[in-house]
Amino acid sequence: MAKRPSQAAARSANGTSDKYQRILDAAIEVIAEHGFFHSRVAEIADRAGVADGTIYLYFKNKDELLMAAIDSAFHRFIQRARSSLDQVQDPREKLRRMAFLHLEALGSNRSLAIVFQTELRHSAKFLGQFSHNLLVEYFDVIKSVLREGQEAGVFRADISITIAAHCFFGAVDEIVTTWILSDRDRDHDYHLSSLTDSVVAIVLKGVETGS
Amino acid sequence: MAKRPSQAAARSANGTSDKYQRILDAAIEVIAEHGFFHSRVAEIADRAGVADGTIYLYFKNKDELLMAAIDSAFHRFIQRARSSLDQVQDPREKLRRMAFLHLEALGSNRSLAIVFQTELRHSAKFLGQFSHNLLVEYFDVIKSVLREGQEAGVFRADISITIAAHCFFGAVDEIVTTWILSDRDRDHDYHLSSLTDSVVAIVLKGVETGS
Amino acid sequence: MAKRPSQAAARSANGTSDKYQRILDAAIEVIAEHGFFHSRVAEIADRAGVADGTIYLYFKNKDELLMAAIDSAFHRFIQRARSSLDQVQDPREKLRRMAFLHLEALGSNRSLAIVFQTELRHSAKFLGQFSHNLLVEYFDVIKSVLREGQEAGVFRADISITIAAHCFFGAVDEIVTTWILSDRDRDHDYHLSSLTDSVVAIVLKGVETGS
Amino acid sequence: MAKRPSQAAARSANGTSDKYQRILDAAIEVIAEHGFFHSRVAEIADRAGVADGTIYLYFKNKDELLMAAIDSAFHRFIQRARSSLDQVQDPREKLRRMAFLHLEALGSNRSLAIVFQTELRHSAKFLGQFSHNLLVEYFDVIKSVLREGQEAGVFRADISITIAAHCFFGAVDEIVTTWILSDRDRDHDYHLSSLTDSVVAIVLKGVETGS
DNA sequence: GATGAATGAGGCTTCATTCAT
DNA sequence: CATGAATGAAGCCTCATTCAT
Repeated sequence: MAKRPSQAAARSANGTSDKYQRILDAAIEVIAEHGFFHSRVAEIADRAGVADGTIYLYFKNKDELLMAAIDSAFHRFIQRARSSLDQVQDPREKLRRMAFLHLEALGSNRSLAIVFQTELRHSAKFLGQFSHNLLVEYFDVIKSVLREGQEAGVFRADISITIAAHCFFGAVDEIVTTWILSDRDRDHDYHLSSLTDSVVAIVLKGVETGS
Repeated sequence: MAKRPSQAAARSANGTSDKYQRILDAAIEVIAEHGFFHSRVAEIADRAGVADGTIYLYFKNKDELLMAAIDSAFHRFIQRARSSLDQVQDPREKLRRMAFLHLEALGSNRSLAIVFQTELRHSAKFLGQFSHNLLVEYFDVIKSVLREGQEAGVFRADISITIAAHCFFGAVDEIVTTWILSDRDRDHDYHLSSLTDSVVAIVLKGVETGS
Repeated sequence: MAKRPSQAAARSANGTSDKYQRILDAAIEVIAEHGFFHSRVAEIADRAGVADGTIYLYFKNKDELLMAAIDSAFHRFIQRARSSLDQVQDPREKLRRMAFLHLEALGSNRSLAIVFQTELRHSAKFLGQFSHNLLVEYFDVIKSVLREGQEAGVFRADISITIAAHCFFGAVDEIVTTWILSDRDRDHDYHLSSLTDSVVAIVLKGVETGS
Repeated sequence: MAKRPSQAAARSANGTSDKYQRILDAAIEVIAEHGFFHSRVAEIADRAGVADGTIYLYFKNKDELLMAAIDSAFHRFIQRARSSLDQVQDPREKLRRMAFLHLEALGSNRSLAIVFQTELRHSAKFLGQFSHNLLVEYFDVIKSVLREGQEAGVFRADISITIAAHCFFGAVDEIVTTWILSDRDRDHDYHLSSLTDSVVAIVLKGVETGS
């Protein structure tokens, strides 16, 4: 089949080797469209504007490519989150901001959102560890905020930080999942991040001290 | 759902022709072990104790079998949940009981839990709607409890029921996911359902009126 | 698959065992519709109003059933042809009548025609001999007419009877094939047998003495 | 027709990539041996000296391969016939030459003959049109010769050209079929084309003006 | 004799991966 | 480094045939 050079192929004109990143980006797109197991290497190569074989110069095999793609996307997300948190002090505000970042990041990139909600944990189970560490890292950020809050006396001391972190993450995560599965997403009239306050209002109330 | 070859096939009175259910159960097991896309029809047939071809007397193709399996398991779960709720009145207690049922059901059947956490939403996205209706049904149960609570004045009136339902579900769901992904599960010394109170304590606090 | 009892099934009410013939008829129909190799035993059984397994009480296997079906149909055709020829004397008229019978028989039963034109020789090659003998028999009838004609001096003596027989058969046969392949057949306004004289005019001229 | 992966694949200059034609030839052989529906892709691949999967680089599926094979063979036959006819003038001689070419071509390649006699019309009915156009083309050649003859006054004006063409084709075709079905073919002591004059003698007499 | 649920061998097709250019 | 034609293992599914009822 004569491959029609995709848009990405045009970019290869510019220069030497952004190929690695192009492949990674293409992978995320394709995974979002077809899901992990229905993603074909040939399609990723096509969309990245490289030959099938080229993939194997950068990745050992399909699984590693897909894992690297998810890892990479997640990594960039964490980085942004972390630096954003440094700018505020109040634990409550930090929590709010994390929720916002989460919803903002995924709400702005539907492909990424699909991959995170439907493929990430799926893959976590069946493809070894990969971003497991990153997930742990994400939880650690949440937990440290909660701990700060407890120490500052703004969060209840009688709750498990781990459980609370899961509640927080679960609530936000579930909002995203619903957004993905529903077709209301076609309505570009509301952004996922606009739900931040509603979610935070509940979770925050659940963990705050009854001052 | 899939058609049975004839009603006679359903006679589970003796032990012979419960093939339909045996195939369904085997499917759940295999999906839990290998994931949706790595499940091979031959293995399901083998584990159900039937020939490969027999599968196709009961199901049109592999996808329909897998979807039926997930559907069926989810359906049974909903039934149990619903009947259990009828036995209590207090909305807070109802919420607690739902969380318990959720954690109890999945904590007792690891295969089922894996399928629900890693395959269900995955499939919801890539295999059409199927259990989407069931998920909606589940949320409806939660929402009606929340509504009762608001009307009874025990839950805050200033929060969105939909958002609150997602927070509740998300929190419980996340607990299960973590349980699945962690390897502590090997420790059979603690049951997932024992986390019920910790989770409920937070979410309930978040939605309760500040009496 | 719940078999919907076909029309044929109703006929089984009458009595004991016309099953054999019913199966044979069903086979011809199904072969005409799907071709030899795409004919499924289950469909033949369904259309004959019997169970799949019943086929095997009457025929050793699928191939024997199909061969028997073709054989039987051909046999009936030959019988009719033979008795019809006995009623005329003139070799030229006999030839004309054979052409007419051929075109009449197949033109009246499209299923039969399809089977004869597309499956008979196909099968002759790939399924052993079966009706080969019947074909030979058919040619023998033609040849004996030609011989009579030569002896009576109405047909040229300088031509090979075998070759002439093939020319006659080939011409008529080709007319039928064209009729099958074309879609003009939908026009029920002309009958295949109406072409008799046109064909015979040519072939007869070719074999007649130039008296 | 099937697409080649790239023009480079067509370079039959060296011996490497005539794969497309090799597959086509292998297909004809295998079809001749086993018939259309008993031809296995694996055997064709094996005989063409390529891997099973390679077939699918050149053809969309089994049916398209088989149809392309028959088409291709027929096409080459027509080409040869056409150019041969240009070399003679007399319509009677043209007809003789067509019969000769027909018998010569198939008599020289038993595999091809089997495919043409047993599979071509079979397929025409059950596999869509494909070479139907080619058949029509063949008939057009015959018809134009007959028309020339009528205009030149050497062929009777009172016969239908279409019918006459079918008689001609039918006669020649039937000779081939008989040759295929008989086992005398094992006798390589006579060539099918040696029957040309006998056949032509009859058909020509049938269409000639009785000068 | 009759049934039809069950069997399981076998074929088409896909697609990750390799390697000669 | 890059290519992409070629490979071939592996899996879904069909359907002729059997056999317990």
